[in-house]
Amino acid sequence: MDDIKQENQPKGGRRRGEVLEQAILQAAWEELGEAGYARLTMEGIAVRAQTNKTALYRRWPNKAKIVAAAIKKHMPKTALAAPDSGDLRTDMLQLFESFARPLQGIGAETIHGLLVEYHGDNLIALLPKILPPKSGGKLNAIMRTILENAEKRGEVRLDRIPDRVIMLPADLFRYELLTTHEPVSDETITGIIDDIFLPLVRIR
Amino acid sequence: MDDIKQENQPKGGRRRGEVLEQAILQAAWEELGEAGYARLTMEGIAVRAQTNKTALYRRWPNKAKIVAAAIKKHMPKTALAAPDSGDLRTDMLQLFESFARPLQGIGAETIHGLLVEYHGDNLIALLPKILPPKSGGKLNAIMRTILENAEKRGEVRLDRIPDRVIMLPADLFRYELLTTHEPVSDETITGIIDDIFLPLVRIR
DNA sequence: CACATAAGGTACGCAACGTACCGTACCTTA
DNA sequence: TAAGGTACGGTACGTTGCGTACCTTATGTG
Repeated sequence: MDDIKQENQPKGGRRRGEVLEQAILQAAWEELGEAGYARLTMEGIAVRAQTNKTALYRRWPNKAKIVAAAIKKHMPKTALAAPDSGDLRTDMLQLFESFARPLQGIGAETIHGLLVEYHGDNLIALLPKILPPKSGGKLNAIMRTILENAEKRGEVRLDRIPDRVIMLPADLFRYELLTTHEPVSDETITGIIDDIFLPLVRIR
Repeated sequence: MDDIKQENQPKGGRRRGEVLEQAILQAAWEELGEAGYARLTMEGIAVRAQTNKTALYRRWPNKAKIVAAAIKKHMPKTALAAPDSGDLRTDMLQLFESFARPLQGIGAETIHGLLVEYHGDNLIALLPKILPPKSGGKLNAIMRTILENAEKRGEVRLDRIPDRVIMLPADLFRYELLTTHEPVSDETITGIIDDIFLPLVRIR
């Protein structure tokens, strides 16, 4: 009861492959939550996962890659889809619920830390939800679908909406994510949609 | 000719106080430009300033504070003022010219690095232009002045503009600063103003 | 049952931070 | 002008954390 490691066999029970890998990523995720990125150490992850640094470096070349992998593992696996509620505002709120909520758990400090260590490498490829390609990636396509649906209902005129405006809600959310320490409030999200996005796209 | 240090007196010529301090900050600024924040070391700064780490730590407690001081020193000293050209769009472009241009020299990597080391302390107090208080600080007041002038000309209705919209151009600029590696293009700035800000505030 | 494979474990080299210590130049003040 | 305090120059050190080397020990596969 005082040592989880030995709950199966007093000796042996050595973990391998996938099992060990998941244990390490889990440990990394927990350390990230408790210590934050700056105070995160490879040693700390290894100890928590009841293994040693060697096992970590056999799989990932550095701290940033481990953390990125841990984050990836803890993001929802379901692909983002375009809501179609019959109302643009509702669609946007639902999209944010599924897109933004999971990102809340990461925290600005972690993102900044990753960015420093990668200093320009393709973190984009690693965490596209946080730093998407300029084109907007998958989220851009979803936004277009939502707006096309709204256009059919006469809510918007898609050809009058600049590209920049299409990614605006997501960009503003990410800005909040990067510059505040608290989770982004519901009030902020509704503000982005009601005070900025909708006035820009709605036909007047 | 092979040692700048000795160009005045073969012996002595020891710098003190303000002179030394400025030399250190200058060295820090140059190192920052050449090595970037991640590769910046206290030793490197000391060597470039032709002094030693002790002299640095006598003045600043850590790397982040030195870098912040160096940045501060290299920002324009003139206080930001509200342009009044007689046209809202021109005012905004002029404001960005004086507000945004100096920040270009800093670079995303440096800001991220500072944010990691401060992880929530009041970097805001240190670099208010980059991370302003929630209220928007001085820039908010300037924006209001610009908009009041525009209101007198009938361009906008200030009481219909949400707070969030007032800080929107600056926020979007900062988002660009934080998420791109190249300097923010003129096209981006005009896009922010023409595609987003002006449509939101102009009376229709 | 032998053997390749991968885990456990320890120790190490390295870089950078931040501190301690001491000798020495400079400035101030009497 | 001589004394004494202050701050700089310089070096050495303790510490932490990264990433690597090397060996030992399970495991499971043919």
